[in-house]
Order: sequence, then structure tokens, then C-alpha cells
Amino acid sequence: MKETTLKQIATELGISITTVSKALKNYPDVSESTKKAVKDLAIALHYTPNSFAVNLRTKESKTIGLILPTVLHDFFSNVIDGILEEAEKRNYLVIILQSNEKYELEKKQIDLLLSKRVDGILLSLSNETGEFHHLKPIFEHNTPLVLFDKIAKIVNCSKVSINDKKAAYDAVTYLIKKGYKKIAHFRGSYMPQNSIDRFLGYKKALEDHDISYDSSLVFVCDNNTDFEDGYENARKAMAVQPEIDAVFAVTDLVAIGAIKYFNEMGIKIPQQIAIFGFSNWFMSSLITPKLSTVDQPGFEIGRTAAAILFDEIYSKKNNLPIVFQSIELETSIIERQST
Amino acid sequence: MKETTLKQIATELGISITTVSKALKNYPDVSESTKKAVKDLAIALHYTPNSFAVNLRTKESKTIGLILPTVLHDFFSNVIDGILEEAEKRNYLVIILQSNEKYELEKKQIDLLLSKRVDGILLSLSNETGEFHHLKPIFEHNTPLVLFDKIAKIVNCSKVSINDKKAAYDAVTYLIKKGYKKIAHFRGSYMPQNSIDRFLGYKKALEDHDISYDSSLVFVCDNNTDFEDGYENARKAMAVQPEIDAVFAVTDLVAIGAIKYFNEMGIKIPQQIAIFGFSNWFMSSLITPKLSTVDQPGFEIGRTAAAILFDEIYSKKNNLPIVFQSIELETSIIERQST
DNA sequence: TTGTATGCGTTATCAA
DNA sequence: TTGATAACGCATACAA
Repeated sequence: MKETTLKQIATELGISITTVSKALKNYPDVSESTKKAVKDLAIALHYTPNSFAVNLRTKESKTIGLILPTVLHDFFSNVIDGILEEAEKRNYLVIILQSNEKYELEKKQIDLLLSKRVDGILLSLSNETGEFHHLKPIFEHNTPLVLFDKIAKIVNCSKVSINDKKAAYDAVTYLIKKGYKKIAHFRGSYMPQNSIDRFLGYKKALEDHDISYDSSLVFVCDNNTDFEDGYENARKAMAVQPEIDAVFAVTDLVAIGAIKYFNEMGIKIPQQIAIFGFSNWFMSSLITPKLSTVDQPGFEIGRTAAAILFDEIYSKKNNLPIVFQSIELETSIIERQST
Repeated sequence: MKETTLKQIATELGISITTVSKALKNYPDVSESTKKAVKDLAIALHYTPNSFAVNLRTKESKTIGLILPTVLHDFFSNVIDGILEEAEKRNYLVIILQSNEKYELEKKQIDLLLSKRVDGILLSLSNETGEFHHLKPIFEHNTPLVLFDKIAKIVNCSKVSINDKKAAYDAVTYLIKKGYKKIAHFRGSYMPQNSIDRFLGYKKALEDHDISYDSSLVFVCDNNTDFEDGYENARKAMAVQPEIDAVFAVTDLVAIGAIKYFNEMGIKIPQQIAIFGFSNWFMSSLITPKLSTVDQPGFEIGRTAAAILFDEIYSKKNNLPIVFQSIELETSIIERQST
């Protein structure tokens, strides 16, 4: 199909392109009669503006880029959902890219988005990312950037996340109040700040409740922070410290791995050992026993990050000052059968 | 940052824009010396072509659109992963949109993508979509389209899916061979073809093995084809037909709901009743007992659909003939503990 | 109220 | 081997 252009409408109506353009955008300085004529014909010819030309003229694409470690992840799916909802509301499109938890790939995806001239970028840092040179081009391009979930405090931009330390603190405090005394922690690897903060929250909760921290109760998930880690660490923990009466896991998946192990061993949950997860993955309410966990509001994180980004895009466009925000969304304790 | 343009390089070097453009693209009719000078300066100035201008000139955006019912879905996450991998390989970007299983929204998203002039569209139809007027604009724009998973045979374009009927047939045959005699089916709603085909496969398998079809063993999932449906139907089934010794569920989630019910009732799986799912969701191997299911290769479906789309985009661009393909990827039976 | 002229940054044709 | 010129389709400052 030949695409209709302003020019065609103009010649057909015997008026200028300018007038057509203005008429379609309801400029006040076009007579009602020509407006009507133009609009009617535009509809009849199924006119839609050529967005390539509009982009070139306006220097914006009404498109943002989203980079996240992986799309195969319950939490990130919720984030995406939130972002898409907000983008739809604001009439933006979203290009999604994965970093596979690799610094180099993250860098490549950033450059790609920049070369496509997206209006803004939403980024959740990869586990490998410990240094931020690769963000420099974003700032040089003056492209709005919002970090979410896996953020870095040093980076000078808006951020949306949860307070991992507090959430972990609350979870462990909950366990203590429930009467558990020997609480193990299956922690994440040493890289992403989230793991560290959750560990710190665990430690602080113990100390604040007069339980001395015992490093032999901490087990690291060094594979992928996933199911196998939980299973394996549960086995190790039982071998070394059979008196453990509760486990606070860095992630639901780790917790589920642990549950699997205890189920297989005939160790009763929560009678003999309690399990507490983190994130509130969908499946956590479907397993047996249902997992108590920290609710991490993925949808809301995505929605908020996107909203902030769109605001910054708007401000930039209108030369308004931009004040970076650092938002920490509330988490909550979800009590189910495993504690 | 001021973006570098061809013009700047040209003036800086005292040559024409044309020559700069050609030099950068390694045209044979530019001298090596100027080529080198141009390229060096381009690198020094961090030149990247303005993709808005390129789009306008070349009439392509190197971007495709993806519309799927929802992103909150294990299977679709895998599809997305496959699509992104293929897109990356071919240097395309992917814009993702959701239809929320609504016809009207699907229509709106299509028009949106078209107005953005994506080079091609990947679409998995919503459950509500029973009529295909809304695809007309795609064909009018002459935009390549590939349907995947939720396809419609009538639509004249390439398609990638599995053979739902055969997969269901294989699953039920497996159950029969295992010795199960009274096999119930928790079927999906009447709308998407997938549900229908899985039901037909169930029926045919029974008939081919001399088990007469009994409609009172079929229970419809009319909520959302999800967890609750499985739980509810398991309850109903036990109330009405306690001699059922196996359940073939339209979906893993439905199967997991059923498992939940039987677990709660103390009904032993698979000794008293076997459960068979469909899709091989990630969580299916984590629940207790692990679920036997049909593996539906989401990643591969996504990858293949994308590959076909890119081939069609290429063919269209080069005025080569396009032959629509209908590909059915292999499924396989995954035997675990629930059968 | 309408139209002219210009430019956004590239690519492509054709002449020099 | 190089460059002048036009064109892609639209938006806007300015003139009429």
C-alpha cells in the first residue's frame, strides 16, 4: 500500500502542506472549514504520520529502552508488566534487551539503544557490573536513565528499589519473634549489592535481638543463587549444624530448593525447621508447604521507574530542572505455612 | 553532547558529505587515503549515524514488534528469550506489547506498531480473537507477519506452533500404556484453538485404545485456565467420579492446582491418581511430586518464528518471492513422579 | 487564515 | 575519484 503523506492531502485539496499539517494538529490559526476538509480526507485516505520523519524532525522517538539481566525470571516479568502499563499510558514504546548478567553485553546493549536514539533508558544492573564506565555514553548523550532493582548508589541518576537490608531485617526479626533461635542464612554471592544488604539485614536483626552472629550458620549460594543452591546448602547445613531451626534464604528459589531437601528427608516444615524466602515468586504459594516470604513489588517497581523516566524525559524536553529521585518501595512480610 | 554528523566530518576535512558517507560505507570509488582520513576522524568524534535519518531514507527501522497475551507467563518468557536471541543475531530490536487476551487491545497494539513502521510483526493471538479483521492493516502495509503458538489456520501468513492434538494424544497414550483406565481431562475454555486441539487429542487417544470417551470425565476450566481451576475441578471430579485414576490437564498450572488438592486430601500421587500436565513450566519440576508433562519448546518457538520473520523481511526488501511456512515443532513427553 | 522557505541527517543519482 | 543536488516526510519561523 502506498502510504498517504501530507503532500498528497495537500495537492488533492489544492492547499499547502503547511496548512494540512497545522489542520491535523488543530492549530488555532486554521479555519474550521479547511480543518474539516483536511481531517475528512485524512481519514478517508487512512493517513498516519510517517514516524521516521517525525522522529527526525522532533528528535525523539517516543520509545524507551529496557535492559535487564534476564527475562526468564518471575520478578522481572512483573517489572516488565509494570513498565509496559506505564508506557502505554504515556504513549511510549519499549524495546527490551537482556544483559545475561554480563558487563560486556550490558555495555553493548547500552550502546545499541543509544545508537537507536531512544528517549530514555531503564536499567537493572547485571551481577557482573562493578564499575560504571559503560554508563558514560548515556550521560554524554544526555539520555535520561533510571536504575531499578539492581542499582548502584554511586551512579548519579534516579533509582527505584526496595530496602533489601530492612526487608531482610524484618524477615529475620519475624522469625525471632516466632521463637526460632538458631537461624541460618543461605546468602547470595558476593557481587550484587542486594545479596550483601540482605545478609547485613540478617546480621543486624540477630544482633538487635541479642542473638550472637555465628558465621558458621551462613551458607553461600555460589552457583546461580537458585534451586540447586538451596538444596545443596540445606544438605550441608544439616550435616554441619543439625540444630538449626530456621533458614532465611536470599531468594524464593533457594528457599524452595531447601524445602525440597527437607521434604525428601522427612524433616517437617515448619515443626522441625522453618523456611523463609525472599521475593514472593508466584510459585511460592503453590508449593507444599506454602512459603513465607518477603513481598518484593515487581510490578510497582517497574511502574514507578518508568513513571520517573517519563517525567525526566518530559522535563528535559521542556528545559525544566531534573531532580534525581531515589525511591525505596515498601516490602511486606507474607506469612504462610513454612514458618 | 552535540551529536556528530556527516556534515561536521565533511567540513572539518574540507570534503563533501557525499564522500564522507561513501567512505564510511567502504564504497569502492573512494580513495584509500580519504577513506582513512574520514574513518579516523569519525572514530575520534565518536560518530554514529543518526538512525532517525537512516530510517527515513531507507524506510526501515531494523525493529520488529512482538504482541503476546501476557508477559507474566513462563512459556511466553521463554518465547521472548528465543526471539531476543535471534533478533540480536540479526541486529534487530524488539518492541514488546501485551494484548491482555483482549481483541480490542490486540487491534490497538497492531495499529501502534504499524504507525511506528516496524519492519515486521510477531503475534500470538489473544484468547478473545476469533475474527481477523484487525490483521488487515498489516497486510495492507505489506508488513511481514508471523503467528506463533496461538495461531489461526485461516490467516495467510507463516506460523510456528506445536501440534497440540498430537502432543495431547501422546500424553494420554502414555497414560493408557502405563495402565491408567479412567482418565479425566481438565480442559481449557472453548475459545483458543489450543484447548480444543488438546481435547481432541485426548479423545482420539482414548478411542484408538478402545476406551470409550465419557464426557462426564471432562471438566472445563472456565476461570482463567489456571491454578484455581485445577484445584476446583479436582474437587468436583472426586465428588462425581471417585474412580478416576488419572488426570490429563490442559496446562501445568491446572495440573499443579489438582496436585495441591490431592495432596491436601491425602490422596496419593501417583498411586491413587496420576497427574499429567502440559507445557513443562519451570516450576513443574520443583513441586512435590514432580509433574509429568509435555515439553513445549517455548524458546525454540520464539527463535524459529523470529528467524522466519527476518527471512521474510529480507526477501521483501530484495524483492524475492516469499513462501509462507507453517512449522510445527516437536514436543516430547517428560516423565516425572506424578504418573 | 494561508503559504513559503528551510532544515532535520542521510542516501542515491548523476555529472564533473 | 569526487561532489552538487535532490529526496525521504514532516514541522516551524516567518512572511504574506
